[in-house]
Amino acid sequence: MAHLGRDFFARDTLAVARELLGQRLVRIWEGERLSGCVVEVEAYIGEEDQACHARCGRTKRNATMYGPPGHAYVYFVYGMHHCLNVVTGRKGFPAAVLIRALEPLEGIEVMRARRGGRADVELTSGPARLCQALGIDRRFDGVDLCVPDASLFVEKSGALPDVAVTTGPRVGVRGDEAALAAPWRFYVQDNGYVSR
DNA sequence: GGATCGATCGGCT
DNA sequence: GCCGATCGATCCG
Repeated sequence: MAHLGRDFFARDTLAVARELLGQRLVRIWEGERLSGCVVEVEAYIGEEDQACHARCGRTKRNATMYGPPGHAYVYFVYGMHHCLNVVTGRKGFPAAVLIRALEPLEGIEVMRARRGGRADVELTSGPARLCQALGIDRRFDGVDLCVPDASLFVEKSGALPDVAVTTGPRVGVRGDEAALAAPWRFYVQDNGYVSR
């Protein structure tokens, strides 16, 4: 299956978020494929979105969100965790989709080792967990996912029907009423790897 | 230069 | 369910 290209990410952020569900996130780690099916995402859209890192404008930390689509935006938080986003929309407008959970598919032994032997259901069922399992840290911030030799990319898989997808408010965010209410979390219904 | 705090996780009650 | 870990970016002075 082919890598998803720039055109996929250079679209409306909510459409990208919805359609990322069911696709395969692949990390090439020391020549081995580590991968999982995307089962949970959240959209963060623009400076008006009070839950978005770009709510106070452009800074050194969030600069990648303002760059071209199809790049990874990886940030460090709580002194120990990394989270992976994919930049969406047009260059210059800050928007991204946070990858919150995967269902592991390939390289599970490596993931178990990286996650300290935790239960399989805890390998990638959270934004920081999946970064640890796949070996993703801030060195990936700004990396292009749409080049042929990328060590991190999204592989096209089958589309999920709407009946398999649930939406709801985003997890763990602060902000105004609109930000707290926006149903910009998308996840695969009844999938055991969805966080929480 | 110093204080604050976060798109989380895991351990403990 | 609650709380501490842990650190760099950001903001204020």
